[in-house]
Amino acid sequence: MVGPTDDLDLIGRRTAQRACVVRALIDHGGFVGARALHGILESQGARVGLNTVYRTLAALVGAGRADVVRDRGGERLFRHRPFPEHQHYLLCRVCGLSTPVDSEAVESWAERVAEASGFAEVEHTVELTGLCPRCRSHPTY
Amino acid sequence: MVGPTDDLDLIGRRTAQRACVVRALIDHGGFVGARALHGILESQGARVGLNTVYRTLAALVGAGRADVVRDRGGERLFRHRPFPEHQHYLLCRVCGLSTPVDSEAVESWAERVAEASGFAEVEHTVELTGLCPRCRSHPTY
DNA sequence: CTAGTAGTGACAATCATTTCCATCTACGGT
DNA sequence: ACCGTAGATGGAAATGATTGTCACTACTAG
Ligand SMILES: [Mn+2]
Ligand SMILES: [Mn+2]
Ligand SMILES: [Zn+2]
Ligand SMILES: [Zn+2]
Repeated sequence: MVGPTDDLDLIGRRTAQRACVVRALIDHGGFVGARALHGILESQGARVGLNTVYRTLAALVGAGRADVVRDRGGERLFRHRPFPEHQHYLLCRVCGLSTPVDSEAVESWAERVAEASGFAEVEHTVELTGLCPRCRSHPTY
Repeated sequence: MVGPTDDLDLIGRRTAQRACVVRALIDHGGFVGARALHGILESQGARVGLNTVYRTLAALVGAGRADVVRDRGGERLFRHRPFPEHQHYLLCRVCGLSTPVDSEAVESWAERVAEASGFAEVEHTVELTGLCPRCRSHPTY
């Protein structure tokens, strides 16, 4: 396990704003959009520009310290990734709660398909979404 | 195999515009964006509003006659689906060429993960992208 | 401490998609 | 064939996420 400090080292200069963004992303735990994260920071009294939130998240993704998925509306949702390994998640469509899933089977499947295809530089995106037990009971307040 | 006629029956009234959109989508063969499809129609002299292109594609998706993926920029790409079965594709990031892939392994994997998770209404998106043999050789003209 | 460069943020721009709404038309009665 | 009308069209404006611009700020190497 690593902390926010390690993330900051990977993405350039250490600024108060980036520290806030990384801190908030880690605290949130699940997948969260840039605008929502910016809202959280505002409610904490942290003065960080939305643009900086976007840039910091992009930097984290580039450094392999965050994962990205697209929600139904096409918005990008980010989640901090404490470990360097490639991950896939099952996430709740309502609250963003996410749990890593064992993706051994898909990884090997994707590799097999890629080889048989004649295509080069094959990449894959795999996303599972559903309703978590908690949101499942709630009558969508 | 079914033709454009069958598609039109599924999505409401038969209008010249919808016929054009469905025809163009089928002729294109691979995945294509709404705007690009609209451009194709324009170059054919077909007077169809972009709005109608979007609506027709949405209707096809709703009727299960088209598949959707997101490209890297977040744009939605559509492909006509002649058969009713759920499909996954390997598609070229450059030209949009797509080939259905056998996804038996992922389907069962997704089902297994869903059951073990406690989540309800679990859905999945699986996309493979790469460079097709043709685009692979071309030096990105 | 200072220079120099990377980072910041208010604002404008972009881009795909949706919403509005006035107008049109396909089509099931008659 | 003729209506009436719900459904369809399309131009323009709105939306919403993301990126570009650029003057200003503040890390940090030396
Ligand atoms: Mn994977
Ligand atoms: Mn599937
Ligand atoms: Zn939930
Ligand atoms: Zn290609």
